[in-house]
Amino acid sequence: MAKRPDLLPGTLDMLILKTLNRAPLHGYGIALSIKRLSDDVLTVEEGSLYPALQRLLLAGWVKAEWKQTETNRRARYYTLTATGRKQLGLELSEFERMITAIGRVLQDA
Amino acid sequence: MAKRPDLLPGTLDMLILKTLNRAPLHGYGIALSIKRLSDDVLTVEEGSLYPALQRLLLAGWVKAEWKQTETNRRARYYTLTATGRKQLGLELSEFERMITAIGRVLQDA
DNA sequence: TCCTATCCATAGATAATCTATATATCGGCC
DNA sequence: GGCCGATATATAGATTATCTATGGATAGGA
Repeated sequence: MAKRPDLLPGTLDMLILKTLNRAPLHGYGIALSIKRLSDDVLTVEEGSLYPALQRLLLAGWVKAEWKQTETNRRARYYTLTATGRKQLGLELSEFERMITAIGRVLQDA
Repeated sequence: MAKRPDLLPGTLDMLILKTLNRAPLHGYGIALSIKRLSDDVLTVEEGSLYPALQRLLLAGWVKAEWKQTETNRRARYYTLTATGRKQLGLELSEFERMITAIGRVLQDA
């Protein structure tokens, strides 16, 4: 019963920042968005998500605001800050760099 | 001074197995091979490498044998086992799956 | 009224990696 | 002869990120 990881470690912050770059969203919505866009391959557990959002807040990459959802529920909406957008750019290019490098190692040539 | 990780967490075992799938090699040689193939992007620290090799040994994915190198030094050569080859296949396809999923989340569409 | 989906959050365990250190030998150079 | 860089293995300890397991609360539909 080979247990599959829910996501690639080290990529969660990037995925969250990218999701928020599309539009401000609350935690639960971020998790749903990632799950759906990835065709259920990536699952963000609450125990990973909320600590991650705390990290991002502390780093100043996102800001948070309590609001009502369209379905009339209270939720904490996160918005990307200017430095957050910059950080997203950094993480995207670093990820690209890593993936390219791994691809070279995995090549058979 | 944004500290760059030496590699993507969760990919080390796969990189080692892939390297050994080309030819048996000793630890130091594995690290060098990965570093060179990746154009110095991926660096496998000793403190990551040797524990990883212990994991792989314990799992039965590799076997080890003390030998002399071409330069006449003693070194422990690791060889992929049959289950190791199978495991490599699993890890490659799981990695592919993850990367594809992440790619979908990162798309702008 | 009950159930499911929506929403937040934390504690504790686990796993993987990095930093730092220790040891040893070979070969080349001064 | 002595030093140094590259080769080679290994472990302890810290750090970080993730997962498991909870807990609580509310809206809306059956």
